[in-house]
Amino acid sequence: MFSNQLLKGHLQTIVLQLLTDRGRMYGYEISQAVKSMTAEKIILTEGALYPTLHKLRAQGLVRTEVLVVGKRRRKYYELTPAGREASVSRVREFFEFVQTMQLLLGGRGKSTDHELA
Amino acid sequence: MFSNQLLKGHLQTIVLQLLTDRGRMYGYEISQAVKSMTAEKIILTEGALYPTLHKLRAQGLVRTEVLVVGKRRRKYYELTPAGREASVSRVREFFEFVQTMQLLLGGRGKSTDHELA
DNA sequence: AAATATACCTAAGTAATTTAGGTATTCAAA
DNA sequence: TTTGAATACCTAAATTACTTAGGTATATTT
Repeated sequence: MFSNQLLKGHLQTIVLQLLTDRGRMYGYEISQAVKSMTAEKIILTEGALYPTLHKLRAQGLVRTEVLVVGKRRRKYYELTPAGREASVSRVREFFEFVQTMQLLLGGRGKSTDHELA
Repeated sequence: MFSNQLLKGHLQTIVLQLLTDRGRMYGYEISQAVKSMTAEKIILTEGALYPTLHKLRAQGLVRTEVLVVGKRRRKYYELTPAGREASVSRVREFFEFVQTMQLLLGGRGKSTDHELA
């Protein structure tokens, strides 16, 4: 549904926050979690998700561990200390961005209330 | 500040809403309005703004009129009926997107309250 | 047995930017 | 008075983050 242009630039933020919440996840698990948490309104395509995970790793924000369950190979991702910091700042930045957008779009309402109350 | 990746896909939405509010504006005026309304947190670069305006026109969402003030040429943009509809749906879509993101990012708070209360 | 789900991956194409130019007029400052 | 900044428009190449469209392989369901 929103898997189009709206998501641009927010994919890393989503992954970082999910890993903050759940500790350790593998790629497929992340895609399923996002799908179910958003009632399928956000779908992370594999072509977007895997390159994003690889990039987070290249940036030193996550580290990986491959586990073999049965004969299936799962690549688990976990935040590094730098990743934990990045997660906080990315999420904060998202909400700041939304608040700023509300100045333009006339967001009547109490704002997103992030880090404010 | 946010002029980077966060803005992706939201530029048309911003322009449409501004024209909804103010009726008729020219390009430079739009860029200045966005800058001052957001305390310079959102800067629309000219390389992004002008192609966006041309695209909105190609899509039939705005129409243009060139006025000459002194010897300066200003190209005014105004919403078409289709543009007025698009403006409403784009803004609504933005806030729906934000609400969906809050499901993932743990947006504590009362949501953006858009079209809800 | 075949289809679906799980689980990973890459590469070509696309779209919306940024960056970096270009032209021309008006106004303020040195 | 001329230089710089602001006003006002524009385009093109490069960048970036996606989508689309493949590929491999195992496990489960029909």
